[in-house]
Amino acid sequence: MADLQAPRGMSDVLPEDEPLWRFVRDTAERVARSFDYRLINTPIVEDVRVFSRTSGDESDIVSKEMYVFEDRGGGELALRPEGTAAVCRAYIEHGMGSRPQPVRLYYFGPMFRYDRPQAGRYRQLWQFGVECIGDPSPAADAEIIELQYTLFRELGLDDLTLSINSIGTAETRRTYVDVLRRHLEPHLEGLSQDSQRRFGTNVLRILDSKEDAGHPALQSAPSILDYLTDEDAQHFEAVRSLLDASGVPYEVAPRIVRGLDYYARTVWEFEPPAAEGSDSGQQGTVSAGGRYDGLMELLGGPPTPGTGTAMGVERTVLNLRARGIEAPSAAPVDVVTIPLGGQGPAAALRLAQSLRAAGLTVRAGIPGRSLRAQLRGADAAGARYAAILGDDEAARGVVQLKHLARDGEQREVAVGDAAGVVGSE
RNA sequence: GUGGGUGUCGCCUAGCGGUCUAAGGCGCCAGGUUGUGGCCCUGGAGAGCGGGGGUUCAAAUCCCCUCACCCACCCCA
Repeated sequence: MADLQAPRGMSDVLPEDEPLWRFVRDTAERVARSFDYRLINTPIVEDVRVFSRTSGDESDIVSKEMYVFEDRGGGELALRPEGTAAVCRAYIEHGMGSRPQPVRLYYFGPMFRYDRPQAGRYRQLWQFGVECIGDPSPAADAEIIELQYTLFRELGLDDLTLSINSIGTAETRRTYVDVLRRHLEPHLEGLSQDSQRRFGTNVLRILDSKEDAGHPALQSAPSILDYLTDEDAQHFEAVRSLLDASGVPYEVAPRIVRGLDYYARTVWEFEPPAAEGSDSGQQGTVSAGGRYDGLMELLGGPPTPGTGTAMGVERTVLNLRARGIEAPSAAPVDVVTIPLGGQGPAAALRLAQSLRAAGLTVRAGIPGRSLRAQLRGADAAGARYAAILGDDEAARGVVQLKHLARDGEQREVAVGDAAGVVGSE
C-alpha cells in the first residue's frame, strides 16, 4: 500500500463513481432551479465565529468536530462544518435583506467534521442544501420540504420517510425542557448511562435514545407539541396542511430534535426505511433541516427568518447504490484515432481537432503502438469508430473509418467528410 | 472519544510457522501477419505479505505496538 493516503475519513471520487455523483448533482440543481432557487458558493473556510456563535458552543459540532486553525494573519478560521451559517453570513454581508424577499439559495459543496468515520459518516462530506431566507411563513417550510421530496423522487428514492416536528421557539423549548426533566428525574436510575449523561447535557436527546426507546418513562413522556404556543401550533398546523395539499406524505414525530441550537419551530428528517435484520446503518438520515429564525441575529444581522434543509450527498449515493439505481449512461467515445507510420500522427491530430470541433468525442490513439494493439484499445474503450491514418492516408488526405460497433466494415473517406460520416449515425 | 473486526500485486482471492526469492483470476503491456478489434493462445511487468518491534534455527503465517479501513456506540448529513 502506498505510504501516502487520503486523510482519514476523506475519500476520492473516482471516474467510475462520478456518473452517480453527477446524476445527484445535476438532478439537485435542476430541481432547485425549478423552484427558482439560485446557486451560492461560499468559501470552505470561515471565521470560526460564524459557526461558534450560531451552532452553540456546547454543540458537538463546535466543541469537538470542527477543524480550526490559525491563519498567518492570526485569525481563527474553521473548515466549514455545515452550510447554513455561511450562507447566512453571506446574506448579511451582501445586504440581501434589501432584495425582494424571500431570497432562495442553494449550494453544493464539501463540509468538514472531525468525527470518527464509519459507514455513511465522513470527515469530508458533501452536502446539497437549500435556504429560503426572509419569509417567516409556513409556506416557506412546506416549499423547502416539497423541494427535497421532489428531488428524492426524481432520483428514484421514493421509499424515504419524512418525519416532521415542531420544537417551538426558544421559550417554549425552555419550558418543555423543564417539564421533561421533572418527568424523567424519578426514573433516571432505570435509564441507560447515555441517557443519564444526556440528562445533564441535552435532555431532548434522551427522547431519541435507541436504548431506552421502550422504557415506560419515555413512552409516557410529555410531547413537546403539547407545549407549543398558539402561534407555534398554528404555524405547524399550516405546514402540515400545505404538505397535505401538495401530496407530500409525512409522519409527525414529536421525538425528533435537531443537533443545532439555532433551529426553531419546524424541523424534519428524511430517512430510509429501517433495514431488515437488525443493526444496519444507524447513520440513516439522508437529509434534514428546519426553520432557523434567530440565526441571523446571532451573526449580528437584522432579525430575519429563514428555513432550509441539507442533504448528505454520500448518503444519497449510498442509498442509490443500495437500490441498484444507476446514473444515465455517459456519452460513449465516438472515435479513436489510430496513427501509424511517420505521417500518421500529425494527420490524426488534425483529424481529431476537426471531429471534436464537430461536437464528437475523440480519444487520441498512441503513436508507436501496433495497429493490432491500437484496435484492441479502441475496442476496449467502447468506441464506435476507429480512424486509421498511416503514411498512405496522410499523403492522400483520406482516413480509413472502421465501424467497430458493428461488423467492422471499413471504408475510406476524405478527411473532410469524416465528421459527417461519424455524426450521421 | 469508546468497543469489536479486517489489512497479501491496480482489483478479487489462495497460502495460516519451514516446500513462499509468495500462487491464481481479472485488469495492464507485448506477441500470435507485412497495417486491422472483440473470442482464443503465448509471454511479460507487477506484491515480499499495511508499518515498526519482538518470539523462533526459520514468520505472510505467533506476540506487541502503530496506522488505515470496516462495523457499532456517541453524534450527525
